[in-house]
Amino acid sequence: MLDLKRENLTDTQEAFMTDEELIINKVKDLITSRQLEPGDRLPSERKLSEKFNVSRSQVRSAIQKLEFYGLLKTLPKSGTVVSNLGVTALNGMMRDILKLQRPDFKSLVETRIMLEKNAVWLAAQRRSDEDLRHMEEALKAFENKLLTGESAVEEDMMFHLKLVEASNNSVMHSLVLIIVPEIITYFMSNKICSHVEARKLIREHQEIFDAIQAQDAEGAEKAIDLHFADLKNYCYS
Amino acid sequence: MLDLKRENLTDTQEAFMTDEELIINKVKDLITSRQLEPGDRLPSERKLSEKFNVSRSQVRSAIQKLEFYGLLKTLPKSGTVVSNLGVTALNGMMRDILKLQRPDFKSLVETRIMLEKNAVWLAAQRRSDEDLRHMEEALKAFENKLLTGESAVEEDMMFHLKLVEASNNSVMHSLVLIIVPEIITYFMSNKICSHVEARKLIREHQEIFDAIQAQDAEGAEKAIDLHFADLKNYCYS
DNA sequence: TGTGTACATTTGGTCAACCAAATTGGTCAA
DNA sequence: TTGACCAATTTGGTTGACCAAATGTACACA
Repeated sequence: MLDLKRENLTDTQEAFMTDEELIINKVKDLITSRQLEPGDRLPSERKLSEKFNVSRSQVRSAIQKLEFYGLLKTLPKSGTVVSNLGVTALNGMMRDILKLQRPDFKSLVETRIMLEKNAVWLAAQRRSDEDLRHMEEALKAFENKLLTGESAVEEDMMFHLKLVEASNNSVMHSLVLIIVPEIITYFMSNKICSHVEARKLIREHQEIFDAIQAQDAEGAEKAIDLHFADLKNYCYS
Repeated sequence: MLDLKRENLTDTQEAFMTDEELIINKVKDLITSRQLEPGDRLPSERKLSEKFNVSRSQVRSAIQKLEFYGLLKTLPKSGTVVSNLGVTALNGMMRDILKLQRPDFKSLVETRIMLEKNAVWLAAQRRSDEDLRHMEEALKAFENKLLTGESAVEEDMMFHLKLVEASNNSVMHSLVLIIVPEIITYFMSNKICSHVEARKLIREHQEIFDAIQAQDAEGAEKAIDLHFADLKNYCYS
């Protein structure tokens, strides 16, 4: 037990770590050192408990904590996998905080509009050529999917995400990444299907894109305001 | 079991919650409704499991999650107590997250300013008399602490939180609650001490408050812009 | 009456055994 | 060769019992 504990002591701190903290760090290292890539399955709890020479409960507890941070995702009766680390870690945390307070839909929408309005304004000033390319791709994907009559929720979100990415503000990006899915799931669960004309949506997206391309901040803000008019309307009615 | 589950169903969402989420919300409600104040001891895990008619492990898991969020603090072999919730606890949590991904400071500040600007604008329109009272209290506390020469970081944050609360937007409130401590710890860890004249800060806070009281949205926005001028300046220099 | 000590109870932590679902691998019929 | 099906195995989840520390209680002693 002690042998394993000290097998790769890198600093003095580790000497004072509890068993659980030690396991957490071990697994975290496995991930950050790319020995385990996102999507990979972790060894089973039993294997890990044997390998680290600790009880299964301790492994269990450690995994729960890591799952909390968004590094792992455990699938019941199947295994625990490494999830897309990075932003996800922050996301999982914030999402849970939001869930903890069960936000009202109106606040959610209000915040989203505010976020994207500002993001778009910044994007008009900061967008790189690469950003433009990404946005255009998302735009095309959205258009194609929509014109076939299919639902294009994912593609819609992707376009908005690219907008925010162009703002070059990582925090806003994270926040939109959290909030938009919340709104979508709300729409889903409440069976709200917007019967908006597809071409109208495409035109609105295009106008936002054009304004950003032209680095017209005011125009972009106005365009996205228009795009959100229906949502706003639904929300305040 | 079912009886207890539905004992105070307030909306349809709760019907789809898992046992664990249900317990989390129950306990959370106990705290937010002030039936349990910071420092109070929670009933023992066994009592809770009996009361909610679920297994002790489930209670245990729920408590662990809440402890993670900083709402509870469990003392081994002694009991779990309600901790002085929120702010400081969130700090610890975010500190851990930061080890995994550090959002850049500039984005953080930019987002904060955007959030509060909007929140203040809304607050000017929506603030209740109670909101005004809370803000005034926070204002006074900040003033008193500052004029004695002490650091008033907590009080400063409290005032800003009350501002955002007055916007009546729960999501913005959550976001500010996450972002502001992050900025504070950055300042702390980088030993950035603003030598701004205390009276200037107090005056700025007062001006924000006055504008909100007068329901002057534009004025409030302008006032908070002024208040953030130094921060913005530091950030873009 | 106040105080210290010993005992009983209550506490959260740990563990091994068990459960049902998911996966896996092989088998057999088409 | 392919596909469907079944059983054995592996998976995470759950449970109840036990542990040691902390707390509460009662009684003896000063």
